[in-house]
Amino acid sequence: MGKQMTEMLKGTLEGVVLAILSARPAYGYEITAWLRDQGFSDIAEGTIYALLVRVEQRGLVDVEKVPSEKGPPRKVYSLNAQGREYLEEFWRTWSFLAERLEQLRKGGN
Amino acid sequence: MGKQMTEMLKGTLEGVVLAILSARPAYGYEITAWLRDQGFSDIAEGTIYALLVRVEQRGLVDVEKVPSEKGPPRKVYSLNAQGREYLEEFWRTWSFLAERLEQLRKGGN
DNA sequence: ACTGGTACTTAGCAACACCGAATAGCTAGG
DNA sequence: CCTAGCTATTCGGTGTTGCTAAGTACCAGT
Repeated sequence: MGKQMTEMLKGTLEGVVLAILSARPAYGYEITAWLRDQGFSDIAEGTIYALLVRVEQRGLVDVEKVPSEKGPPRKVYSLNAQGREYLEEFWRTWSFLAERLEQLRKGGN
Repeated sequence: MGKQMTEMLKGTLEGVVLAILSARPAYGYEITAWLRDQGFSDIAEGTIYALLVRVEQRGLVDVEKVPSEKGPPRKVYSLNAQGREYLEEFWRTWSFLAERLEQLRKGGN
């Protein structure tokens, strides 16, 4: 989409991915494809992988290597207890921000 | 609030400030104080000033130096035509993101 | 003179998303 | 066989952004 989206994704993309993982385990390629489907047309391939490495190192997700029929083995990520906590915190932060922005949109015009 | 908020503000803070300016001209110190009032308790002093310099250099705002009774002169910023366009684009980007996130919050749990 | 509130500036830092290229496994077509 | 193409992940370097921390400057009241 553009630069605005790129900047806006900082901080939220992580929440998006964790939210996806809270529904079901998934692997990088799958997540990227799903996001593109949802209209995040310009999310770079590498971005999701880097993000997944980050959340893994923070201990928010568990990883399992699963062989694939169609290529190299997949790294399947699933949200653990700590990740769920973190996700809740993310939603609180998001809610706060979203409320202020909606207020601004109404009032400020 | 925390690190999540810091990251989430990237990309949105700019829109917030422009939205404020779309309602009325304002200067940095005033904007910072107002934001703190609204609950953005930890927005750093310097952050807003740097942001204002940026949007000025991009030609989104006009500036006027106005003497203050209580200190050094104020730099009063007002949104210009280009800034309004940019703000609209911001709202579109924001809407897109907010919709996806709300959907995720409902579905993904 | 000194303190405290107002108002802005600057330099250096950390985190994040992007870009481009590389690596690696598997399948199907020529 | 081997090349092309899809699947799947990794890595190094870049630009933007907000934070930290310090500094400058102006004025009022004590």
